[in-house]
Amino acid sequence: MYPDVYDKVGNNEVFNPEFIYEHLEKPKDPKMGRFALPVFRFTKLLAAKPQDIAQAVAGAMTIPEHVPITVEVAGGFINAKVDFSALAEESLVKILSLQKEYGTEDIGEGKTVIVEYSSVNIAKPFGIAHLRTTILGNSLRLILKKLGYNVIGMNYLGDWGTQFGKMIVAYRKWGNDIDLSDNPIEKLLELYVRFHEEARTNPELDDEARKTFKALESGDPETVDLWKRFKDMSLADYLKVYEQLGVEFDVITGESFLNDKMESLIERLEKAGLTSVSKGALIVDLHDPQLPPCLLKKADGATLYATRDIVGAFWRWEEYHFDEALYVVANSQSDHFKQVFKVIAMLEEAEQIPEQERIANRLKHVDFGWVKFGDKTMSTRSGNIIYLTDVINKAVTLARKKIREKNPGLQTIDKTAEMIGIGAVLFSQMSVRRLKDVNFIWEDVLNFEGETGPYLQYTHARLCSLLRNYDGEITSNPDVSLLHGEEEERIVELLADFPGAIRDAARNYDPYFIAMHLIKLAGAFNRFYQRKTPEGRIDKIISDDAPLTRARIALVRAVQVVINEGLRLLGIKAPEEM
RNA sequence: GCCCCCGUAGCUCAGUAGGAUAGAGCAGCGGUUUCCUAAACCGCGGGCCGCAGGUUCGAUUCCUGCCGGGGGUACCA
Repeated sequence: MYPDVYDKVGNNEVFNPEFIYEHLEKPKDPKMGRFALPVFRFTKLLAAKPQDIAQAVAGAMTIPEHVPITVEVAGGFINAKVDFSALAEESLVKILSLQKEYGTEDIGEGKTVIVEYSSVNIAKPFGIAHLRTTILGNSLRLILKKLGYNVIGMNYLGDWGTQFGKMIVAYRKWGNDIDLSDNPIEKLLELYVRFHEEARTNPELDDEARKTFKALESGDPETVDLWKRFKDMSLADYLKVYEQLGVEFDVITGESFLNDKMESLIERLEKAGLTSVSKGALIVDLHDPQLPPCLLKKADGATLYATRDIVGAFWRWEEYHFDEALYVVANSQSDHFKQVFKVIAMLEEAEQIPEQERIANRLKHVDFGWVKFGDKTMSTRSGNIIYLTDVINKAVTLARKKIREKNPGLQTIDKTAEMIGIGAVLFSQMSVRRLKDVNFIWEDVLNFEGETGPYLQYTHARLCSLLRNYDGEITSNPDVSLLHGEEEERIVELLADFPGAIRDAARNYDPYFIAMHLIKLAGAFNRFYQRKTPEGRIDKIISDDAPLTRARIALVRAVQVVINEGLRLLGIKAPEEM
């Protein structure tokens, strides 16, 4: 084709299959095809205009008969369309036979991943600040399982630390006569807020709190007893919330669990010569101008959460021998994790641990942006928080009201309202890329229209309704030649791309990719559902034309399977009616 | 001061291994139901992609600086 530059071209392996494969992209507009090869990058090499190259290459291509693609040139792009019926045939048959196993893969087989998420702080109310880690982590766990990983979903409770010193001091000072049997968390919160108010004018309280935590750490029975009471009461409360949200864990543990493992780690670090004492505190100097030293022990000898995270990482390794450990924690803690990971790397280096047993580069902070509320930052200390239960209750109540308006005959109103209200809340946290700060806007979270969870659920219910109304059998090898509209093509493409969306979500540690894929699919289906004939009538899916109806119902079934499975991966329930 | 994240339509956000006229949803306005669930669908208006340079055939995307918002910055987590 280009004999004068053949050597150069050959040397650069331009136009060999792998090279081309790597440069393929997806056209901006799906109508232009499934694959595109921009040839601008070769203009210099070939000393020709992009359009000419594209023309020449496309003209020289011979496509074997069994390969169902057609090639078009558009400016400097070579676009390849996959023959619709081949694509439809392949993906529909696959979906209809595999059902919910469609998109399941084994790329994670034999690999263990720990996903730490939620990790609420005991004795504090479940606020919307914890919503994101809980929802993101729960979905990530499901997504990674789908790809064949051995996943351990871990709730690492914040049940240790100076805050408990504060709580216990507050309780002893002002709370002894409070009845904690009813709504304990709220009462504990009041104490906690009061502590911070009073500590502003009375700094001695902070000292007292530190002392009390130290007593807890060294096992003072009376203090431990109180701590345990607080912990049990709060955990019981959280479990109810998790149940309501449909969030599950494989392991629930907490920082306190590591208490007796601290000393041996600190000894290891000391032995490795990494520690030093600064201003009375035991630290590891990270020799990094960007990072402050990592504190292991305060001047009073009590540990800090960095110490516990370091110990925890090693404990997780011994217990699970993970290939990867994810920490789904807000990005405000990114320095903390950098410090923790660095200390671990330094220790492994100093101890000359064999490469394959090192964990430092298996640890990954999956960070996400803040949940903001108006112009105020939410914080437990100021008492300025939105309770998750309030959010859920409002959403469910609103859902119930809508059902009464729109579908009063529905048998399971309460159950369905719960699915929808919670679906709205869950989706609101996954419809934005995880690093973005999200504003908590009541109006948006309680919106059931547009790009929302209820929209997906509604579409699913609509699909199920069609399947109920169809009295024939659902074929698993439909005559795809009958599905020839623009809408059908778009639906099939999105169905075919669903497994890719799952992989994108896993690669980016972000369920967002699945959420948006489902929105597109639901939109494509709803357009198909409401398409009109040239005469202006609805082009119904179920009609007198039996073969056509059979083919369309097969498509409906495939969409329903994918939306159902996609919602499951997001942790959202898919109602059959609503 | 230093470090990290963010800055795209009135609002909330996509567009991120650099690519084809910058896309959705919400809000606004106007349509669609003798009804396979209108929580839907169609149309309209709406943009110096924070600003200024640089690299490139090509920059919303990469680099540098500045501006604006958020977070972090050793004895909280």
